[in-house]
Amino acid sequence: MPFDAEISEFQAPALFEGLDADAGGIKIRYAREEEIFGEGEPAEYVYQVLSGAVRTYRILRDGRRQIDEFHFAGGYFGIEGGPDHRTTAEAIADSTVLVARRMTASDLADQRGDVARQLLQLTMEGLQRRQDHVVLLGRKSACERVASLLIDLAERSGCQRTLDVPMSRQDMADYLGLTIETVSRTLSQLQADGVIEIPTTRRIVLRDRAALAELVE
Amino acid sequence: MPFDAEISEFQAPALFEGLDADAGGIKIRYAREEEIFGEGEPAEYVYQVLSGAVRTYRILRDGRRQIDEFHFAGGYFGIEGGPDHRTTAEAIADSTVLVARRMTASDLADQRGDVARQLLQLTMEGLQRRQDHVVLLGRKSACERVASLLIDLAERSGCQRTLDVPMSRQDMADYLGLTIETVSRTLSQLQADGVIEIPTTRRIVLRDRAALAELVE
DNA sequence: CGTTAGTTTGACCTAATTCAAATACTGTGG
DNA sequence: CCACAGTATTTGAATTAGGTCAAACTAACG
Repeated sequence: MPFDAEISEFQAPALFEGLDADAGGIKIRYAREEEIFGEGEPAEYVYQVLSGAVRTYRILRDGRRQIDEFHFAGGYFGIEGGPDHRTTAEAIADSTVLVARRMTASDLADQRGDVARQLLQLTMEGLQRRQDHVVLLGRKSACERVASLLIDLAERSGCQRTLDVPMSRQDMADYLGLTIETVSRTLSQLQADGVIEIPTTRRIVLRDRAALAELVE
Repeated sequence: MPFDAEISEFQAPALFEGLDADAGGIKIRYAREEEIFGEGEPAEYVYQVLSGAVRTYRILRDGRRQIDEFHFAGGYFGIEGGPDHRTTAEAIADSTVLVARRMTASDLADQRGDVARQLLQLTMEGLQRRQDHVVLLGRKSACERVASLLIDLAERSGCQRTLDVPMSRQDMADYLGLTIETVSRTLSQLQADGVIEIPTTRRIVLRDRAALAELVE
């Protein structure tokens, strides 16, 4: 596992020198499906996706999985309030990840104010995304959920019309609180309606963004 | 509306003088069902429940409501990352709320580090609660959702065996992503199973906490 | 007390799930 | 480069958890 193999070399002093990816931390490559950290493990490091994609999720006793978030290039993950990771993180595709030792609360107090502010900003954004996720899961139909995900993916990829989705249908289902069959059927229906086009499994073209946006709520 | 009537008197300098409720801000009373702030309004103030209970929620175009969070005595709400409130806040019961002018990012930078750290701590806790909420809505059955809420309410009221629930069945349903009828039926079933007792509508006794905890996932 | 709103219960319905099978990918070795 | 094995996805049929509609019941309040 690359994590164990390389991490000992690392002694970055601050959270990426003020959460700026170029400065602190070391790069680690993870293969598709490889675990980056596990739920319950001590949260000693923080992470930023440099390339590829990462999922964080939780598992219930009987195996039900809920994906908490998808993380793409530029996104941070593994930042925790408490001592331990509350989710498991895995690479969805082959990925490069920047890893830095987490700052303690006292480190943070000593630090320049803008680092703390950036961390707060990041946490606030995470909170907002979970609030949106709660509305999606609590009150939206299957079709609205799928449409919401597609719009979100498009926005996060700089409003591309053609999405290269790195995740499987199972990943989508476990993010959307649906089954794989429902996700598949919904995508097929959206294609039949001319709203999207699915040239290959992992590629989705948004043909009618307005119609999709209408479906979002 | 008490908000408009009294808010002009107020000039607290910092977020409750370091988020400490005794110092900054002014107390405002809200009647049951009264709005405290609305979604989309500028987030000029931050709030702490002193007594009573508050719900924050979002509404979809067609009226579907998703309650984001219940706030009880001691809890903070209305703290936003952006310029506007992303939820509507209403008093569930007659409530007293401490209201303070929000700090700007630059205020925060000038401030002692422990204020910023407390705000970060608060935001992290909020994030964690939404993560739990996402798992509940995405992957738990109606029965598990209701049990989770009861356990959460019990823990937040200092592990009382008897819960005085201030919220209506509709509030519970809109928090749990269910309908009022399903909540009612589920509570009735839990009572029939001897797990809880419902002496009055707004009072629930947890007779078998272990059984309830088993249901949580 | 009577009125109104909130809650519970019943009967029926449907969106999404489950189970099952067909089809389409992906990667690998020959 | 192709054939094959294994996996992922799609589609179909049947089932069900939870929703909807409707009515009875209960509690709160002037």
